Amino acid sequence: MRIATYNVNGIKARLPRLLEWLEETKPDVACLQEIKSVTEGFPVREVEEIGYHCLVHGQKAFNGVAILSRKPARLVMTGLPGEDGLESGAEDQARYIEADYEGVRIASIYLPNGNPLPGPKFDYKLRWMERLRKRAAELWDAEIPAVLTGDYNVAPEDRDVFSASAMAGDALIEPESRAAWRAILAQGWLEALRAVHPQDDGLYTFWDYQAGAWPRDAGLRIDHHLLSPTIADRLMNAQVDKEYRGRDRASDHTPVWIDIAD
DNA sequence: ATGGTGGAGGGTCCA
Repeated sequence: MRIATYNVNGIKARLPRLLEWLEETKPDVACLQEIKSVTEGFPVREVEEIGYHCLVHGQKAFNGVAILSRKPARLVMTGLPGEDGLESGAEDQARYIEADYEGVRIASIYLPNGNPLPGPKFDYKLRWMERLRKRAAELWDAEIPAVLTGDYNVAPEDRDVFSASAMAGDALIEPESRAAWRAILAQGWLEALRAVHPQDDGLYTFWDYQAGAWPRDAGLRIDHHLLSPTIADRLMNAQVDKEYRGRDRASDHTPVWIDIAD
């Protein structure tokens, strides 16, 4: 079974890229982030026409996540538990959706970027990561086979960025962000792409639109799959679908997938 | 010269 993640950066602009990627690589499950659409605006008909079911958690203009699957998946939750203290009437950001598919709990995650730093956006990132850590602990303690995948907006190590000095002071490599990432991993989750490619540097999943980042290969590795133990035991392969970043009207992220034994 | 580009949506924000 192939489980992929793809930050599409706007479903309306990216629909042709999404459809061709699904048809060419045929993932069983595709976790999407940054659909930048309300739930009702997601192109369900076009996606269903090529053989995928849709679970969508959207909001206007920003964020938004989805889980597409070959067979119907069962929605477990939208939104992470927690975040008491939201101002009255404020709504949480659409960054988390969790579903069951073929005996695997799958979450599509769009973790806050957190820039600029310091400030309220970075504070929100750290609070959100703590909520994610708690949700991950619940799944872990219940021994639910799980894949937590998406855009974590954290490059775990300096070798996961094209230049740590160029990125100095950025929320994606900030020590507090990395510590919060490690606090989740410390529960025991396996980071699949790094596990399959332990020695590979220059293994990136995102290249900024600006400053010629793609032609310079000035990328970051920020899209990840975290696997619970019984899924980790079934991990066969993991890879970055790099070529999609180079296509016309590409997202600034490229898809990443894992294959687990059926 | 505090840049550069892209998406969504509406008279700018987010990344």
